Amino acid sequence: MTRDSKTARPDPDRDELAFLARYDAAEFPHPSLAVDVVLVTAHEGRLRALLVRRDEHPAKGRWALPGGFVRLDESLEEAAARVLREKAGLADVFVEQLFTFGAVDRDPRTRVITVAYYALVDHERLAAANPGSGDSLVAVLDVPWSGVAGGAVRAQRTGGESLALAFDHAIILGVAVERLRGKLDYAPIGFELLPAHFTLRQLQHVHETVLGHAVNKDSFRRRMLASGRVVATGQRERDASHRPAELYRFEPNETDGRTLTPPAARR
Amino acid sequence: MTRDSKTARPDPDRDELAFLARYDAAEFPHPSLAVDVVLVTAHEGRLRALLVRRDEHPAKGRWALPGGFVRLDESLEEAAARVLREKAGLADVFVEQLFTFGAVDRDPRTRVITVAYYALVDHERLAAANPGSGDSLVAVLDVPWSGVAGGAVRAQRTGGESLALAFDHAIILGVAVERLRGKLDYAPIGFELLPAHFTLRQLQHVHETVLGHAVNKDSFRRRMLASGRVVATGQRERDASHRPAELYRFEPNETDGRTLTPPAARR
DNA sequence: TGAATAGTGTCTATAAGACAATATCCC
DNA sequence: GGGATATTGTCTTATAGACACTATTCA
Repeated sequence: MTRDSKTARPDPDRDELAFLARYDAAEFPHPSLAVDVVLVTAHEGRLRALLVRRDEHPAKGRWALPGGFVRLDESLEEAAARVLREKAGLADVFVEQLFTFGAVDRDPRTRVITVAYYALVDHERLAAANPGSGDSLVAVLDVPWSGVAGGAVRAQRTGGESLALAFDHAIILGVAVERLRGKLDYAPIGFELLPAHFTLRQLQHVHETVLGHAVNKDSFRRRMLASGRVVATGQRERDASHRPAELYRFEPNETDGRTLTPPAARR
Repeated sequence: MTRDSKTARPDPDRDELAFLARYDAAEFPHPSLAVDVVLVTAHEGRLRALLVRRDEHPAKGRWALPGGFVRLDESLEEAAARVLREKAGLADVFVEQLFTFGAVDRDPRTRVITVAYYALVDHERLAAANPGSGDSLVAVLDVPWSGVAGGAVRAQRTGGESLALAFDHAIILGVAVERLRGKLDYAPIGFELLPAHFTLRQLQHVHETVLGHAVNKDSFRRRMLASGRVVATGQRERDASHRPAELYRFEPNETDGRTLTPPAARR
């Protein structure tokens, strides 16, 4: 790294340290910064997400994404993981940054910018960690558009009753679904919605649930097996009332394990 | 929207207004929130980006992405547009949110989270608006990885001299290049790096510059023409010392004009 | 044995890569 | 005409969709 010659000066380090000592972060007003997590799962052919009932103002009584304010000593990713731990009782799930929402009036309290994350977990794990208390539920997502058209997404109870969403969370849910649909075909994320061992039909069912339409069975099998990320375990399905299918597991590529999240931003 | 029955209470609106009147945003410490813009262009086979020399601490003398703190009365997109206007003299360019960087120690002053945007502009426009003063330059990007492997990106002067980058801006540049490469094949963004009228060869050259490798000419032409987004103008190239090529222009699809940015987040 | 789904093989349609042939401009 | 690139057409190859057929389990 060649330093630009114009920057040469007597004692840069001491100079900078002196500057930092004088710096006052409260000099001008700051917005509030939050993280919200779209914790997605798939069950019975429907996409679902964890919602939490707000018991305080603003939007008291409405349903919101689990979220919280970012602490000064934690990274954004740590904040998202903390929210998942505290509000969903989950650790070690797939989490990725979704989008940052910063409309001026998105929160009536004051200016709140939220960095949204989405997390993927198989339904059994989520149901075990969140046995549907009165304060939280796994809502069914009702996506009123097809493909990656985008737009707000509605939430309802399993019975079909609509849930009133807080703030711009219907929009955030929509962006999450859009992102999932867009990434599903080229990124190894379908597996994250299934247990460690799964059949190809289960995987296809998950893809169809995310995409919102049926996919071709033959080419789906071929693509999955050709990807090299789906390997047979030798075990077979148990309870089926028909020929049991082979159980597979997800085996990451060399190129996996990295996402758009740059390592330096993960800390 | 059916309201959950448990939320019923005497006068919800007045209740919420009273709450908001009491709310104190300064109750707990807030991080600083900035936007940084990766203003990308392509010229002479190289990807380039606008950098600004920092004349204040921290990182004084180093080269940084144009950026600024977000004001309480502007959206994130407005802040990015303002930065482009103030630091690059540009308006009405393609801008899209890239990623939000929030490592605890990414800025030595205090906790600063930055929402990074990338903007695309054709080189002539950028050169006209930014005639390379001492404080800013259009740096050449040296990408030390291929495909979408990701990682830090180096910056240099046109002559080849390395430029010391401030903060985590080498990482941000890397994420921008990774995103560009990932989106180029399915999103109409190559056009944004060219003037309104262009030849197919120019478009191919832009794609090759972004991707960092040669692409097949025949299939490139076919794909572009089949996309329906490239329409002939009837005009032809002028200065060429060979058979002049037809000039085309970009014609958005019905499905274009929308990005991952949800409309509600754009204000 | 029948119902139901798993898994295999083959044919066809489509898109990409390769390459040859012709067209059109400037010098 | 020669140099250079544009543009068109054809052939080959890889992949997705369609479909027929066999395999295996449980009831």
